[in-house]
Amino acid sequence: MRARTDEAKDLRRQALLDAALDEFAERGFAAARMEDIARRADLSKGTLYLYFESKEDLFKALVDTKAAPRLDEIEALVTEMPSALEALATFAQLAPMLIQRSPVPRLAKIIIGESNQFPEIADFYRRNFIERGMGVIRSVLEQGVERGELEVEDPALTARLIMGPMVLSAVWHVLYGDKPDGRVDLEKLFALHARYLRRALVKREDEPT
Amino acid sequence: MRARTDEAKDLRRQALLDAALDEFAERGFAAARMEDIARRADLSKGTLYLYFESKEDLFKALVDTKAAPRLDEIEALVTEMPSALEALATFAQLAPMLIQRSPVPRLAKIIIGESNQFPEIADFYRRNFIERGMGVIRSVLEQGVERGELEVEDPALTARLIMGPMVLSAVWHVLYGDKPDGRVDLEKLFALHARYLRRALVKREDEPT
Amino acid sequence: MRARTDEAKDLRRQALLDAALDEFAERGFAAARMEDIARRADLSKGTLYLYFESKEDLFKALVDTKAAPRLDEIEALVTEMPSALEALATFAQLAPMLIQRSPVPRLAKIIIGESNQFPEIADFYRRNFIERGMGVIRSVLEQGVERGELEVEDPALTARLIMGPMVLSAVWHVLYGDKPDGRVDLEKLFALHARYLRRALVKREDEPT
Amino acid sequence: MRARTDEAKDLRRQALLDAALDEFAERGFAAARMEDIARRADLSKGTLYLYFESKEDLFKALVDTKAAPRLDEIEALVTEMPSALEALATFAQLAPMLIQRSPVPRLAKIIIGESNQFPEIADFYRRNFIERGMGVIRSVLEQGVERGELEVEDPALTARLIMGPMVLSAVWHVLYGDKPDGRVDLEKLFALHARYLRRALVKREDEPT
DNA sequence: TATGAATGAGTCTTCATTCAT
DNA sequence: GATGAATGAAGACTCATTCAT
Repeated sequence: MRARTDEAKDLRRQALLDAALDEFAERGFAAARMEDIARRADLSKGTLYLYFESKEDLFKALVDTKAAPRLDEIEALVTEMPSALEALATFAQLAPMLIQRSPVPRLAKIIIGESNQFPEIADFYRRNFIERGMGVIRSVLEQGVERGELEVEDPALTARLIMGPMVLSAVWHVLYGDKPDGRVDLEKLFALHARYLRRALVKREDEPT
Repeated sequence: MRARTDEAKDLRRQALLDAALDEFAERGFAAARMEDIARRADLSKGTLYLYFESKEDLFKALVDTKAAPRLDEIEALVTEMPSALEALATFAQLAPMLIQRSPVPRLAKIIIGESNQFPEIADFYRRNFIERGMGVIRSVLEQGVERGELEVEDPALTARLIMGPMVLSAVWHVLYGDKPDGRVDLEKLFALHARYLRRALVKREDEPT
Repeated sequence: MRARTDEAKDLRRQALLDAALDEFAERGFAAARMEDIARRADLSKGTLYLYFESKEDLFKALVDTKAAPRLDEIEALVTEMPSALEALATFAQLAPMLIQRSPVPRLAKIIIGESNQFPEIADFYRRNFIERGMGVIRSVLEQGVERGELEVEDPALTARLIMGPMVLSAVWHVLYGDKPDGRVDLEKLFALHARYLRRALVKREDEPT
Repeated sequence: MRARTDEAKDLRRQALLDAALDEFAERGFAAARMEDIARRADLSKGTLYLYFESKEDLFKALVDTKAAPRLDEIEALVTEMPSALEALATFAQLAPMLIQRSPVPRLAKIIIGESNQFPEIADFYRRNFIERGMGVIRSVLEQGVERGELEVEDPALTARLIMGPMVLSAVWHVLYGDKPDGRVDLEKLFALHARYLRRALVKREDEPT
């Protein structure tokens, strides 16, 4: 069947990108085979080359397409929160979904593996995803401090610490998510995280830093 | 010069393993070239095959050799601590060194990239390194609770949260450690982490969980 | 030109098998180069691997395809003969063709050379070709004895003796067939053989065994 | 241990040639490994190169040494026979030993396999062994004819026919000699052969050719 | 002399990419 | 537009040969 309309083409393109995400995540960039990607999208090798010039081109298109997902939405959602504590709680609620349902962890895995082959992609990902995420957290913290809600020594480093369990969980999920003894209750984990953050960051009278 | 004694051979073997660590970390298992590994150790391709039967054999030897480094020492050190807080502080002191000076982060990067090609290695690493690390933290926490020092809801999940910044920092270090704007002051980061942990976990009278 | 239909593919496959027969016969299995085989069939190395998974696979396909040639026809032809003498004469007529025109001698040469690498192939060849041939001769002899035509002490051993000149001639042909001083008049040779067989095997009244 | 005397050197040389015969016969020239040959002679690879310049040199030395065995003795023995029939009977007696105990069949196997790589060796073998053998038989036949003992149409072709079962048996022996169902009673076979030859070749009054 | 560590040319095999159909 | 047959560059691995010890 042929894709004549633009929508049909976009559909094929998307199917190929999805297939590429799967194959690259499973095998890594070097070991993934173009034929397998095409087959996974129910297309032929030749057709793949109608949509992407080369393996590298496909890889970069993949990162471009998937790397900046609903981050905007999350950003908006969190920024609108009336209090920093609520914002952190929202984070805790969103994290499991982001890890279990979005392509982000698999993409991160690929990028980690190929960071030396494609340093500009690793940089792009850092700036547009991780540092942006840390920036959001940091501004939440800074707002909390301004409002006298929180007590935070170094908002940038603190944001980094807060991201830690997310990265660990993302890596864990792509590596062991499908093993029977690798499952972790992420809802519980991030709820606990939120409670600890409250205990650690909320301003108190009785105890000096 | 030729390696005739067993010590000289061990030296060559080590040199090859070091070279392999570098190449695998830089390019990933599939993209690394045996000849490059040999050259990096100032040996020829053929010599490499005198020491390792195949690329896969070399990879597995690499994991076997480098995967369980001074973890024993750390374990002993931490277990001997008189109080849980001191143990966590010791962790905070050791973490930067482990991340910046040991081969663990680079090894972790390789294993993340190849987890689907070598699931048994990913499992080995999980059990012998990550879960072991989390286990140590957990027993520290449990001792702290027993002594009435700490207040911990779920020691296993808490240990996982505590590992988070370590994993993030390790990944960050291998990906961006050599970039000018990628440097992070790990001493400061983990000192801060230790302080937050104290605030979050130390038992208080005045505030219910 | 590209082989798109099944027939065209079969043609390529045949061409590759023919080329393989030539190269293996000339150099032996180990010394034959896959690229040379492909080139001899006017194809590239890569294309050869579209048709055969490996060198060994190609070798086995070669034996499967060429090893049991018109043996069925010969068997039928000989079995239908009204008398044993005629059957032996027919043999004598067919032998030169089998040696000079069929792939059997070259195939035998390859199999002799590789009998230790591929003992199952040597066994296959023995059972499906040599012992089958000897079996036909033997049954001819036994029929001749039953009919009172021949006097044969040990039909199995006698069949083996009768095969002797065929094997010698086959080996000779592949080794020296193209040398000026290596040519042998096979028609004459096997006609003479048939006459000797008549003298040796035909029942006589005047002379006891 | 070092071979200082000439005899000791000759011993090493012989051991290497024996080992080479075994390895070349088992694997063929291309697939045989110099290291395996050395090891089979309980020597090191380096030592092998003290005795033979190269693999090819070793191969040629092997043929030179083993190709012309006790053929002289056989030749003398047979030539001295008072009658052609006795000479043929002697042949029948010697054949099994030549096939089962001498290196000739294994050597023949190697030479068959490598005839295209080393055509000069195949030629050498033909002239110095096969044609010489056939020549002896032929002169026996011619003497028999002169003496009125035998009736032979074409002594050269007849000699070739007589050699047939020897070649078949030699090939059979190296290919299947060690298989349980590959054993043949060579004494019986060649005794039978001798009887058939007598019936076929002895001059008779009663029957015209 | 004897050894076996070291080398690198040579071969099998894979797979990104091209292109005839 | 779509296909998959064809290609050949590239990389793992082997092994004859060399040479330091």
